[in-house]
Parts: sequence; C-alpha cells; structure tokens
Amino acid sequence: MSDEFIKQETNVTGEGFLPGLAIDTVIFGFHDNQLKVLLLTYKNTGLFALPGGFIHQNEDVNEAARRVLFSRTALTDIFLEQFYVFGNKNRHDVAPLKTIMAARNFIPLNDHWLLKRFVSVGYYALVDFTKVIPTPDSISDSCDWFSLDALPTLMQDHQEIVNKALQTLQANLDHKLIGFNLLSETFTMGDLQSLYETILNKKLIRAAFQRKMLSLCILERIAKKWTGGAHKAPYLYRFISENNILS
Amino acid sequence: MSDEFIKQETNVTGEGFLPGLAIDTVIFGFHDNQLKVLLLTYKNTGLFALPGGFIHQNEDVNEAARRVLFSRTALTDIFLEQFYVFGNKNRHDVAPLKTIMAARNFIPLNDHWLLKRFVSVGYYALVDFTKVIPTPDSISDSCDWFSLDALPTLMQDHQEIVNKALQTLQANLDHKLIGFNLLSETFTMGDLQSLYETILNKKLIRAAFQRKMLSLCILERIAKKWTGGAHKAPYLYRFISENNILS
DNA sequence: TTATTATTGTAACATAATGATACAATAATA
DNA sequence: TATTATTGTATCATTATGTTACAATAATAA
Repeated sequence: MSDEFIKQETNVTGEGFLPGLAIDTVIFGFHDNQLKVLLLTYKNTGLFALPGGFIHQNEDVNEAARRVLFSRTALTDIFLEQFYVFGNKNRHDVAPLKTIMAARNFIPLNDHWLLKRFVSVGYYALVDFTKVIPTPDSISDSCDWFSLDALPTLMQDHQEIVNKALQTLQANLDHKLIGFNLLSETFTMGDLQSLYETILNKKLIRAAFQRKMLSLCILERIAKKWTGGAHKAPYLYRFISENNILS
Repeated sequence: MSDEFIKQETNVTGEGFLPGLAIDTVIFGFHDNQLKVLLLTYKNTGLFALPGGFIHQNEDVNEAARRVLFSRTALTDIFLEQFYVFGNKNRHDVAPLKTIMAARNFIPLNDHWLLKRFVSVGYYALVDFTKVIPTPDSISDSCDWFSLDALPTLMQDHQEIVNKALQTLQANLDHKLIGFNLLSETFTMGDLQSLYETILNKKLIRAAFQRKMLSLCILERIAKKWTGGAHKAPYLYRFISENNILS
C-alpha cells in the first residue's frame, strides 16, 4: 500500500480500483553478502508488511506493479516479474487492516471495500541495493531493508509470499541472467559468486564458477579495483547490457 | 466458462463470485505426435475459447481452477499450475461476450458484471489424452481437441494465453518431470522422446536421450510391447509414481 | 521354416562440461 | 623489500553429452 491509502480509506466502495485484487511486491536487494527484503511498518501498529497496492481501473496489472515499485524505491527500469497469485480464501484476514485503520483513527464500516476478500498478485523485484533510499510514505513509520534470514513477523500471509518469491528467484537464477540486477554497475567475480552462493544457499567452486561466467560472454572486464586487502586486486566486471533483462 | 454460465448470466451483479477475476485453462494433451489443446465453441457464435470460469466467494483460486478443469475433463489428480496473470486493461473486450449472450437471447444491461473489466489467472493442465472425453456443456456447441499448430482464431487474448502456456511448458519440461503427465500409464522410449521433441520443437539424439532418461531412475521397465512394425519390439516403461508431480 | 527388414537397446569412443588442485601474479601491509 | 592473502588461470580428473556402430528381435515375406 502506498500514499494512496488515504484516498483508498475514505473511498468506501473502492471506486476507481479493481475490486478484490491487490499487488504485493518482494523487493530483493543484496548487501554485506546477504539477501535483503524491503519491508514497511504501518504507523503505531508494529505491523510489518510487503509494499503493495491496488490496481487502477484504467491501468494494466503489470503497470500497477511498476507504479507501486516506483512509489517505494523511486527506481524505474528494474527487474520486476509476476511469480504467483495468492488466492486462498483463508488469507483473508481483516484484523491487521482494522488495526492499521484504527491507528489512524479511522473506523471502517464492515462492508468497506478494503475489508472484503482480496486476491493478491505476487511480484518480485531485483534492485541495486546502493541505489535505493527507502522512504516511508504518509501511512508508514518506516521502510527498511531486512535480512532475509532475520525477518520480523509479517502481516497476513506475507511470509509465505516471501518464501515463494525466493524459490522463484532460486529457480530462475541460472536460467535467465536475472541475478545481475542485484549488483551495482561494476562488481568483482567474488561479488558475483557471493551473490550466487547466497541465493542458492550453497558453496560454489571458485575456479569453475569463474570459468563458467567468463565463458558465457556476458561480462566485460574493466579495470583493476583497489581493495582494502593485502593481496592481488581483483578485476572489475560489468554486465554487458545487451543481455540485460528487465522483465 | 461452464454450466454455471446460466446462473452467471441472470446473476446481474455477480453475487457469490469474486468480481473482475476469471480463470482460463490451457489443457494440453498429446496424440499422434502432436500437442493438442482443448477448446470449446459457444452455441451459434463460432467463437472458440479456452475453458474458463469464475471463482466462488468461498473458494480458493486454485480450487476454482481444479473445479473448472474437472467440469471440462471429469479428471481429478491432474497436473495443473498457474503460469501467468493476464491483466492488461486492453484485453477487456465485451463484444464476444455480448455475442455469446445474444446467441442465447440474453441481452445484458451495460453494467452487467460479466461486461466489466476482467483479470484472468492463466493455468495450464497436462492430461492423458486417452482418458479425456471432451463433453460440451449447456452453453457450448462443442468441446474438442485442436492441434497446437492449427488452432482456429481464438476469442479475446486466448491465443496469447496459449502461447505463454507453451513457453512455460517448454521452460519447465526438463526441470521438473511434468512431461510425463501427458503420457498414458505405460509408454515406449520412442513415445517419450517424441513427446519431448514435440514440446521443445527440436530433434533429440536417440541414444543420448535414452541414456539420460534411464540414468534418472524415474522409469520402471515393464514388459515387451507388441508393435505393428517389422522390427524389434520396444520395452514398455512406467513413470515411477513417487516422482509424480501433480501440481 | 527361414531370410529380410526396420527399429530397439546399448556399447564404445569422441567431445564438451564440470570438479579439484596447483601455482604464478600482485596490492596492501609490515 | 619481504610478507600476506586473494585473484586469475592452467592442468588434470571426472562426469556428462554427442556420435557411431552393432547385436537383438518382432513382424513380414519368401
């Protein structure tokens, strides 16, 4: 949910939005050799949630997902992809929504559109951690990165959504070249291997990994990198952009 | 859409259904070395469409997809999986729906729920061609298998849905073992190779394919098969069911 | 009954991909 | 200038895949 929440709250029938359909986005970043997820908290509730939102009547669902992503990260041209529709009837839980509204001194009627059953389209985004400045919006206390392996308790079925997003990321990592979306413009071979190891949660063989990556002809070697370490400095690489996959 | 269409038609507000959300299912079969898709035609309209339907208020979306599949094939325990959400605003096209209704002498008001914008969750199913008896329901003239490479013009964006389903099938074929869902209980190595070749649309090396499949330890060799051919009879194989993937 | 035929199952070898080890090169530090 | 830890890559071992060949054999024809 975004800045538009206020509009949505007082808009009792949900006029202008597709009814019963929401978007939740798992925004992945990579930092300190850890996968991170962007979470927000709703004011005075202690509830942690994935950034999400609703779809305008005159808007493609994928467009809406990009709008939501932009509203949270201010980034465009980001890898963003659907991965699953969460449509179980028992995921409908009005309690947290009422809590959020109550914390804003808004008491909805029982037939308020936001309290009806929602099906959510899950998206995952891969962003350059260094380019994102998490910014809370008007209804959020905070918007912050959390390590994937130390997430707080999430609202509704958002933990399940994160799990499924990670599975999808793992399954697609090799097949496509999507992993590169998590790195900054330039990176070392070590950075890249570390990213792969973190996502796949297993050690890879250094020599074989390097040989494989170089054989793919998707990397451009740039220059020497200065490192703090007392050892040979690694090359910097750049992902050749013709191969870039945004979605 | 199913037998429930009559209910849905006279149910002007869509009471009991999730609003604006539909399911479309690409049901794949394999016969005569060709991939087949199950299509239906609506009475007196000449419109070809994928079997689809709507979601009950008290039903999981995945449940609804199984219900739709069952209503069309009478099969349970079938591989069925979501693959994409079709949510473009321009896919909203009321003309064919009005045609279908008009052919049944039903003239809907302009705010009839079925004429509103719909987002559709795409599912694909893999079924044993020999076990399916396509049966038209009350609003369909026909329900038949069509070769994937000779489909008639489809309603709305259903061709796009078929295309995306095929891409998904191709991408998942090796990774999972889903292809086996398209074969009957027992099959020859030739049958299996032929299936793979058809789905992937490329020739595979016989010796390597056989070696690979046997090395996976997912096949049980049963007995000699009698063939009409003047040559050595092939073994029959069965897919070891512990590996079975239904969804 | 026996030879012919086409296809199957698999062996054998060639090539390619990956795993494992080793080592020279070298940037920062001492 | 020597030490140190890490990088880049070469080398060999192992595994996987591509290619060719051929014996086995069910149906047909002679």
